[in-house]
This record gives sequence, C-alpha cells and structure tokens, in this order.
Amino acid sequence: MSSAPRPELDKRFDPQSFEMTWYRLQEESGQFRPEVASEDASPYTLVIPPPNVTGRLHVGHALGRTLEDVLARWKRMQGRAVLWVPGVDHAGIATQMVVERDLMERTGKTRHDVGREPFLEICREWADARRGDILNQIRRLGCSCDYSREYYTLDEPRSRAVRRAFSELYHQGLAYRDSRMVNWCTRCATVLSDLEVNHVESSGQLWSVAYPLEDGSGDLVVATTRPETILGDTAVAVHPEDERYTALVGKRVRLPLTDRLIPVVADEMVDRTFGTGVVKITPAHDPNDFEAGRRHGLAEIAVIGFDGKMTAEAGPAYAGLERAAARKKVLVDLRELGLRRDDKPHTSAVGRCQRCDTVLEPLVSLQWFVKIKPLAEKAVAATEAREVTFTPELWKKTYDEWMKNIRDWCVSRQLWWGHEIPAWYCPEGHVTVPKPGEDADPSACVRCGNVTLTRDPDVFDTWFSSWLMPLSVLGWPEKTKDLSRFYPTDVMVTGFDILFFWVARMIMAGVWFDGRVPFREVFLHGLVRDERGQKMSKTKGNVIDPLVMCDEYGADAVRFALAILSGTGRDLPFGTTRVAASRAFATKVWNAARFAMGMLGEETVAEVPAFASLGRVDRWILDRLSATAAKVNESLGVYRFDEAANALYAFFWTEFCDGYVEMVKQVLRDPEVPEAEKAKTRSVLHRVLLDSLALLHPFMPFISCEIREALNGDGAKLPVLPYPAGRDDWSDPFAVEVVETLRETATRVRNLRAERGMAQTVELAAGLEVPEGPVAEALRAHGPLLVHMARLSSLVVAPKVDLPGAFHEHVGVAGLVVSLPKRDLSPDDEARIRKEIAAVDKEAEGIGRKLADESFLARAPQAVVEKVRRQLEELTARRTKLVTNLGEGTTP
RNA sequence: GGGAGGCUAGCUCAGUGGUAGAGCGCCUGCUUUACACGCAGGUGGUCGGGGGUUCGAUCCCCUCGCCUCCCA
Repeated sequence: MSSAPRPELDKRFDPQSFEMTWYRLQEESGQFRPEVASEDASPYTLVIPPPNVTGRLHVGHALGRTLEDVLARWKRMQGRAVLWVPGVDHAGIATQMVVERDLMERTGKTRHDVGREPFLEICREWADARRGDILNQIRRLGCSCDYSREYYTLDEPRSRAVRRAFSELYHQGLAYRDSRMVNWCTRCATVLSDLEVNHVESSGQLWSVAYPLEDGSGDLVVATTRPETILGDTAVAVHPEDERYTALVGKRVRLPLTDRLIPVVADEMVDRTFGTGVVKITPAHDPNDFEAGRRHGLAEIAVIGFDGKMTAEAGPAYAGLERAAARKKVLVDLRELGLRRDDKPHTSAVGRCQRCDTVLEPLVSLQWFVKIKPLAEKAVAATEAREVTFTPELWKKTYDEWMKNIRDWCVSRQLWWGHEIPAWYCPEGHVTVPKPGEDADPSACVRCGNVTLTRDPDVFDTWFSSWLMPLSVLGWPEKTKDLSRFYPTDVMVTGFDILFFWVARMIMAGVWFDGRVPFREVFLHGLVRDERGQKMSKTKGNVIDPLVMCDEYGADAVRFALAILSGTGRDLPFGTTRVAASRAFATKVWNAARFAMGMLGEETVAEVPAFASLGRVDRWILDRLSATAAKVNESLGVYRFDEAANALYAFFWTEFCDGYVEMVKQVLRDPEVPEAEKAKTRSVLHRVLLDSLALLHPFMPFISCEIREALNGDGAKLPVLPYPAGRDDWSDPFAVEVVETLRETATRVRNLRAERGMAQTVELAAGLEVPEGPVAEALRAHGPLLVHMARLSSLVVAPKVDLPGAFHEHVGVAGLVVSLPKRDLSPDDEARIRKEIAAVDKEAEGIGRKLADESFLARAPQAVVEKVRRQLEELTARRTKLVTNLGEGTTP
C-alpha cells in the first residue's frame, strides 16, 4: 500500500504536537464542506446551537459539539454530504448587561448617558471582537463545521428572516400588542417571557392584616405575603359559598393606610382554607388578582413602578421608597394602627430573573405577544406523525405536556441590543407593520396615511431569532440552493434544558413558516456535572474548563471521555480522572502503533489474504474487529455514544493489545514460523490497526490521523475514507471459541501460580482434556503458542491427561490439567478453600432445587435447562476437587 | 399542587426475564526490549424496603421510603 518510508512515531505521546496541525489541514483541505462528497451523495445536516457571544466554551458546549462532531465525521466517512453549520448568538440581554457593566467600569456612564446609537456601536464592536474567539474554541475541540457558511444571529440574512417571520405572524393576526400582566425585571428594566423566570422556593412570612368594615361592625382579616401591595388593593374577595362571609359580600371595607373604600366581592378562585378565607385583590401586582380584577371590573392601581420603587399612587408617605423599604414601613404603620394580626412563617415560590436573579415584579405593561396555540398544534401534529422523533423518547412526553399548556409568548424586550421590532406607530396610535416580502421601512401609516411614523423602540427576545435557526441559516426566506438541498436538517443535538426555549419553538417555526419540520430527530443529552455528580458552579469552584483540559490531556482525550460518559442518564460526571483515563487509552493506541510499526517493516501491505487461508488467531481478531465495527455503527445509529466508545475501548485494549498483539509477538519473532505465514499475520496486524484507527476517527480525529499518516501515509485522507462496517465474510465462531479457550487457559494457569504465591516465571506442566476431533486438533496446533502464553514446561492435548499433582479445571471448551508441586496447606489456603466450598454449595443448592422442580423442567426453554444442568455438573466437579485438597492437608 | 426520572461493587455509571458488568479506587506480584498514562493476578454487590405476576425478577406490576429535576 504505502511505499514511502514511514515516519517514526515519537516515543513520547504528545497530543499538542499534532492536534492543531491536523485540524488546520482538515479545514483547509475543504473536508468540512459538503462539496467534498459526490454530487449525488445524500446530505446530512446539523446546525450548531449557537453559543452566546458573551461566553467561553464550557463543558456543556463541549459535550454537545463533541457528539455532533462524532455524528458528522461518522456520516462523512459513510459518504454522506455532511453540512454542519456553525454560528454565534448575539445574546440580547447577556451582551447588553456585560457591555453596560464594562462601560460603567471604564467611564462611569450608563447606556442612557451615551445614547442608543453610540451604545449599539460599542456592543457591535465588542461582539465582533469576540465572535472569532468562540469559533476558535470550537475549532480547538476538533469540530468539523463548514465555516464558509458561518452565521451570526444578528447578521443581515438572519435579520431578514426575523422580520419576515414577524411580518407573517402579524398579518395572520398572530402577533399582537396588548396590555397585560408580565414578568418585569426592575434591574434589567425589561419584560421577560415566562420561560425566563426561575421559580425559587423561599421562606418568608405570611402577615395578617385587619381591614375594618365600613359600617364599623368589625373587620375582615386578610393574609398576604406582600404587605406593600395593600396600597394597591381594589377589593377583598371571599368564596361565594363560604357561609362565614356571604352576608358581607357587596359591603365595603376601609383600606388601611389609605382613605379608600373597597368592595367585598365573591370569587371562585378564593381558597377557603387559606388563612381566614379572605384575600386581598391587587389587580396591578398579582397575576391571579389581575384576572379577578378584570372579572369584577376593578380598577388597576399600580403602586410599584417599573423601577421597583413605590409610585405616587402609593401615597405621599410611601412614594419613592424601594419595594423592600416600603414593606417595612407598611408593617410598622399597620402595627401602630393596631391592624396587625398574627404572622406565620410561610414558604412560597418567588419568580427571579434568569439573568440577574433579581426578584421579578408582576406588572401590567403594553407588549408584543405571539398567539402560539395554532403553531403549537401544528407542531404537535408533526411530532405525533413522527416527522420529528426524540431520543431518549421520554422527552416527547415533556414536550407534549408543555405544548398542551403553552401560553402566548411575549416577544418584545425593552433592550437596545437585538433585532428591532418592525412596527411603526403614527400619532393616532395606528400600527404599521410591513407586509411579508416588503423590505423597505414604511413611509406612511397604513390606516391614516400620516407620514410621521415612530418605530417601536423595543427589540425582540433573543429566542425570536433562534427559533428560526434551521431555516434562516440555510437562507430562508430566500429560496436558496442550500435550503432546497439541506433542509430539513437531520438531527438537533442539545441539552434537555433548552427543550422548551429552543427545540419546541424551532419545531413550531419550521412547520409554520415552511410547512416542514426543521429536523428529523432530536437527541437530548444530559447535563455535565463534576466527578461527584455535583452541579458545576463558580461559587463551588468545581467548574472545569474544557479548553484547559484540551491543553492538558489533548482534545482527543476530552472528546472520548465525554462520549463514553454520555450514557442514558441525565447527568454526566466529568472530571480529570475521566479525561486521564481517556488519555491513557490514547497513549495505549499510540504505543500499540509504535510497536506495530516495528513489527511490520516497510513492505507490509494491508490487503488481507483470503480469510480462509489465514491462521486461526488472525481469523479470531478479524472476527472481533468486524463485530466491533458492527457494534459501533449500530450504537451510533441510536445515539448510544457511550456504547460505541466502550466497544472500541474494550476491543482495542483487551482483545487487540492484550490478546492479539501478545500472541502475534511470539509468532512474528519465532524463526521456526515460515515467512509466508508471518507475512499473512503482518497484513492482518496492519489491517486491524488501520481499521481501528478509522473506527476511532470520529471520536479521536487527531491521533487517528497522526498514526494513519505514520503507518499508512493516508492521515490526510482519513476523514473522508470509508467507515469500517461489520463483514459477514470475517466471521469464524470456531476460531473465536478456540482462541478464547487458549486465553482462558493462560489466565487460569497464571492465577494458580498467584494463588500459591509462586513466581510467574515458574514453568508448569499442563494438559488439556478434550475428545479427539477438530477441537483437539486445533488446540494441539496452538500448543507452542499456549506454552509460551502460560509459560508451560510441557503441554499434552488428549482425551485423558494424567499428571503428577494434577489440578483439574474447566476452561472454555476443554478440561485443564496442571501439574503442581505438593505442599502443606496454609491457614489462608484452608480458609479460602472453605469459603469457596460454601459458595459452591450455596449455588449448587439453588440449582439443584431448580432441577428438582417439575414446572421448571416443563416450562423453561430446553436450552436453559441444559445450561443449568451443565452448571450443576461443573459445580459438583469443582466441589470434589476442593474437598480432596482440603482432606489431604496438602494441595497440588 | 401537577408531571418526570433515579435508587446496581468504596466512588461514578452501563446492563439483562434464567443469581450481574465497565472506568476509577483498593490489594498482591512484575525494570516480561510498544506502553508504569503499563503488564499479570485478585478484592469487592441478599441490584433501596415490602408485596405481586412468573417455573424463574435486579429487570414486569403494585406499594412504601429516600434523592433529583421540570412545570404551576
């Protein structure tokens, strides 16, 4: 195959010395572009979940990108036209926050001080300067993305898509503007969607306050967790069927701390068992009260403003106070008035800002919403029809549940950084939104023709651009070539934490705007934790930087560790010992290759001679290689990256290195073995190594190329070479049985020495008892090999073997007889043997009971009964030998 | 309040209707000319408690306990 002299592999395995060299070569050669495949190759498309421009690649990204790259490289080697589109998210709130903080630190100015346009310019500069960084971090991991198609969620094509989507929704009557109760962050000074609210259980107080009846006949006691909102109460409510209060409905109470009289109303929403069964109604500051207020036609008095301070409506004593200060003052004032009743500790869920953790304020505000139900219904129809499938499947249930209870999406944000909302208002308050396809800004009001138009000052929720991703990165709304060839994409890989934020919304956008699903499969991976299963957090100091890990252990090791850890559970315990274990594996591969190169010589070809003409050991390893390739392909097909990585690890280390290489060493060094046989074995050794590296390539894209280059001169081509598959013609169960018997025999002999404290160098005489036939013949043929493997002085293969001090065992398909020197039984030996006898007895008892059970014999499958019988025979034989050893006081 | 998931070796996790596996750890040997990031051998689990279905359950069903997460 390769005729050029092979470059040496360094004795020391140093991933840093070659990883990025190979990456650059791969990227520059165009292998990451779908055009590298043939014209008629079927496409395989993925879109990278865009990392925030504010961020640095963290382990969660590293996991997702690794799994995507494994898929991309695997499919590419299978000849698909792989398109993996990379991109970066402009991250509305996050970026604005960082830039504002930076501005404050540098100049002491707020964004309002510098003004909107200059501030946006600063944001743009800042983001542009960082966009490259995050993509370079993705490169460091080895991701084979097509950078020629890179996207940025705030670039021109993506802006067109956002504008188009909004325009369509508006003209379909699905985007509307309304004054509603929303989640308001007083610190970020913007509205947030329901999804951006973190509900945090926190312990607080439940205060009881007496509201005097207007007629002086007593008072009603209400319980509240937010006394400062009393100032905005416009009613108190009781349950309509609560006899305690029915007589009071329609009467009025005097609102403490104010001079207002408010009605007592009856409403079904009141929980009679909560507190006294009387609740205060504050329509402007509580979502439930807001609904109740509209039902009863109550006034909405806002006593807390958008800045988190009390408004003039709260009265001169409170206006201007912070929420928390107002609460204290209200409580003190109520006490002075003698209106406080008992207080109780109380825990309740408080909504906090996902970004800054500030306690959110429910406030009534005029915002843009998307009526999402029609989209959700269409999306659910698509998932029901399995046009999109979920792995693991259980997430579909979660998705269904959310979709069923979905609420309208608040898409406007009071930020500057983001996609501006394409809505204009005339002095009359009419709304003008350009029609789909109209790219120019409107010049006059559509209703009244007034040319004085003001653009909506708000921007869209960042997710309003993200949800269009699979469409917009391929060029939608234009009918581009990429869109027709690569859409719908094949798979979306991401963490389950953004199932609602992103995955569900993308499905809705896909089916709504294009009529097709955005991807055919969703693979949701777990969350990366530290090695003890703890959530990573800055405060705990257990955050692991994947890039630092790449520098210390190599990207190949980081990737392999992530893949092998990505099991079926929700969490992945990741850390240095895991990565170190993967690096140890990489080192093993490296050293195995170094050894092989020494054995192969210059002229060895990797073309394997006819399978049937090969020796049994060679057929065994090819059988195992083929089975491993089949397993890897099968596992990757169902997103079981852990299974695939495990299969490769076990095959390469245990079967290839510890098994095959050790056996073949002897054969290749034995001057007695004919050169023609050695040549065959060398070609098999070569082939297995090359195929192993190919199988490994999606997981370890660098070391695989480095070694292929040294071994076969084709490292540069490896990413586009065919991926090995299982081969029916490389199957030989008999060879597997024989070789496995040889290996077990060697293990048992070594184990006998260890049990007796004998040095492994002591040679022993051994025999294998097996009736004459093909098995005996095969074992006899491998006699010299076994003598070497197990360090025997002699080996007999016969139906019956007699040796002095014989010790009998059953291994694989044969009976093992080993001649051991007699010696006194030590107390340790005796204890060990007694323990073993007890264990054997216990097991035999269970099995005996089974075999005595008529229903077992009648109903269990024949194969199982046979197996159990054999087990009992073996146990009985073992017991006899153990008892003999014990009884003699000596042991062979 | 509603929903989901978990409980398997010291730790972190795979797994199967026929009495259990990996990595790391631990113990014992080993300068075996590819590899101590190694080699060889070993230790270690009534598969959360109880009940049921079954010839047989760690795996299916019920129940209890503990933990985690999501939604409201």
